[in-house]
Amino acid sequence: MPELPEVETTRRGIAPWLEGAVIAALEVRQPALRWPIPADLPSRVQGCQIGLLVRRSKYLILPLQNQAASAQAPLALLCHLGMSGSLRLVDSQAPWKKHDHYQLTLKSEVADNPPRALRYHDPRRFGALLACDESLEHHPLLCRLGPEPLDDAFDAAYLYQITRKSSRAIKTLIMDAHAVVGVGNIYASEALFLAGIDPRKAAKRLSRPACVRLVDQIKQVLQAAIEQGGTTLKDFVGGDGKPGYFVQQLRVYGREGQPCLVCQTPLRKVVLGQRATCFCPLCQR
DNA sequence: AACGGCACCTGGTCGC
DNA sequence: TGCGACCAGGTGCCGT
Repeated sequence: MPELPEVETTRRGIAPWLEGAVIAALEVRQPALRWPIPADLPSRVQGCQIGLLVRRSKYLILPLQNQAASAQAPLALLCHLGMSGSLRLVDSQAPWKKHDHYQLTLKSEVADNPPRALRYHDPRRFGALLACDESLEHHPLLCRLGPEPLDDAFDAAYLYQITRKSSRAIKTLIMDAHAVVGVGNIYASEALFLAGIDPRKAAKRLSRPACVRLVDQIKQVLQAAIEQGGTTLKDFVGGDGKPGYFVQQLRVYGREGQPCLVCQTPLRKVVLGQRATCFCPLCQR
């Protein structure tokens, strides 16, 4: 599920409750996520105050201020939602459901009984919760990432430059986080359709105008999806528990065999980089 | 250096 | 109804 718009939706939904709050407890029921949740993480984060929430790529970053003055607190918590994860605000006493794996309980200043908690739910357990003990740009999972797609640094000149040396399919390239972050299978498919580019086309064969269109459509489709609260295919919910509504605007993703919304030609499906890829053989060249 | 393929894990769907 | 095969929003790591 979560591509950049879903992570950003989550960040915006939970930020008002987390920023400035103090962590009362981290409770881990299932540490076996993509990487194990470090066994000492609960004791290390207890008493820390949460700073301003940051999203980098599909990582959600909770900077920590060491309120407890215990020197072993991490600088930040790194959260990743994997393919099926979601973070929601719940009452800390709410019953744990199947596939709820951890919760961060917040200390309540005012009378708030029971206190609020951030609860992580993830059936496939591809997500992660890790300590960040160095500056973000030095963390091994973050230091090699490409530019943010919504930043000005991601522009047509940049895309044109990196495509020159790549013979991979353009869809595979834009889904590679070393090239640009946050573009997953849904939005890569959608942006290529909107830009009128065949997803199988070798990256180095894109013209300059094609790079202009693709950068433009990647930005537009991500921005539109954020405004719709992301895309809920199966079980994504934002921090408030609500699904995303962008699914109603998908033009090619998951529409194999159905008519192109522009020219009525049946959409085709191919596999690129082990990922299903739908496109219009007429509109995308 | 760049690239393709695999692995991690659960659950839903489809065909027999 | 049951069962196996296949598929799903991500991505680090391995081998070539």
